[in-house]
Amino acid sequence: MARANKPTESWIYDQIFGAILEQRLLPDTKLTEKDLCDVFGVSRTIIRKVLLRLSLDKVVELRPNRGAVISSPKSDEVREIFEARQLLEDGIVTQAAKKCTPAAAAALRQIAQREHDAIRAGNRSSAIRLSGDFHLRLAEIAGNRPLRELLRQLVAQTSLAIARYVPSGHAMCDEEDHDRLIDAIAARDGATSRTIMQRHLAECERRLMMDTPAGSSDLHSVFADLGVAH
Amino acid sequence: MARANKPTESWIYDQIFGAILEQRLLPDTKLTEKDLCDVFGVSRTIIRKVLLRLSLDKVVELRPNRGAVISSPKSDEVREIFEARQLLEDGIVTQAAKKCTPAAAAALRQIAQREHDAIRAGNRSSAIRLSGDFHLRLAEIAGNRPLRELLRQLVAQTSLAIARYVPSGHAMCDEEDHDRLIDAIAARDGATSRTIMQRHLAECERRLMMDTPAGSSDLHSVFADLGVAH
DNA sequence: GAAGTCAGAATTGTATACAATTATATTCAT
DNA sequence: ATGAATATAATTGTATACAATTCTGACTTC
Repeated sequence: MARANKPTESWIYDQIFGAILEQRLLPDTKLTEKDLCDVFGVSRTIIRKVLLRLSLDKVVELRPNRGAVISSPKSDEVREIFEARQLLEDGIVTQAAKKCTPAAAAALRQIAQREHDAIRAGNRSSAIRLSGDFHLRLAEIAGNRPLRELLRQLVAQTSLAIARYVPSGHAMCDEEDHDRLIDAIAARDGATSRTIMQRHLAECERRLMMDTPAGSSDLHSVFADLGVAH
Repeated sequence: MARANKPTESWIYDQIFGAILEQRLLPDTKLTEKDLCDVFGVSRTIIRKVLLRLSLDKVVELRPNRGAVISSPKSDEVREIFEARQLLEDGIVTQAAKKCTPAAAAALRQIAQREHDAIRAGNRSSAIRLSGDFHLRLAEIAGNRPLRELLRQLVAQTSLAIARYVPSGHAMCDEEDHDRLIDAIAARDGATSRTIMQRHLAECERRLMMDTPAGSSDLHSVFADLGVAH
């Protein structure tokens, strides 16, 4: 489908952010401004704004004079991401259990169903995106915009962490967790919801770190304890 | 002090962000690109990057084709800001109580002391900035960067909310709260720390909303219930 | 053959020109 | 005078030109 009229800045942003969520763009991929200009048919002015926004989301790293690459979260960053998610989503799920309407629950079930379908179909990109959508939908139900915005960034960074550390065959999350969570939230059972979410995230982080190779491809972290002044 | 060499983008960002924290830039102030270029002696390219960053922090509102203004948080946004801070700072203070070293406690006490001095001297700008610095320092001790970054934005938005709603004579926070918090954290008493923080923020929000005039200067909220299609 | 050097190509950083839009002032009719 | 219509100025949005920096690869030296 050819796009005759120019794409907007936010549309381009969504395309790239979406490609990161779906792991079609992998960590350390170089994002050359010229290439992006050609792909999207806009000038560097627009592309640079998009790259700046993505870098503030911490999904792109902007290296001065050396261009943009897709972020590759270090293991200590992954720890912080999950620590932050534990806190955030504990609060979110508590609020969601309070405010969940039948319509909201139905929307959650639909996302979970589509996630199951994607896994059955072996569609890893869709599955990982829908998993993120599920968590984000909870934040929507909870109704706090600053928390939802941070979670949006953390979900994308989680996707990058999985792409970096987890072999592509391995399952990331227990498929049933989301279903159990919906049941608890729809029942307005805040305590159970929190427990499920807490275990869900802990298990996700455990699998991530389990698959993390002892050796790292990042020389900075390998030689971090040399104590050499820069 | 004349600046012969050009200021960097991040320095300009810090100047404007700092001015917002210190309430030297007030809500609804128009930020004309040309004026900022003249003030800082750089081209619009740089200023526009700074304005984009500030808008993503939600301290500046970028209105398409109509320029940038300092944000003026609506009352429902203020509610969300404090709800988010309650959750965030509960987690932060819990971690800080675990990780607080004597050096970290001393740094906290120094900030609190300078805050007391500023209040004694009637220096409102310094006082409000130091109050924010105190909360941010706690996040530093807690050691989680995503949470610290969100708190940094929320503290700045809180400053804007106070500027908008609280008459300049009124005290915002109980001066002693920070001291009591330091005592509890230095004693590694997480439970007490959380209680103090929870009450501290609740009291701050209460005073904010108490002073909020019934009538608003924002026509959109005044006429929100007209049901006119846009 | 490995490491160092340097020219040329490619890429990024900044300023500026021009287009599009909005804001302000002026004119004119009532 | 008031209000509409219009011209003019000011401001913002985008593309592009040029400068600064980094990357690449041929060439040299040991």
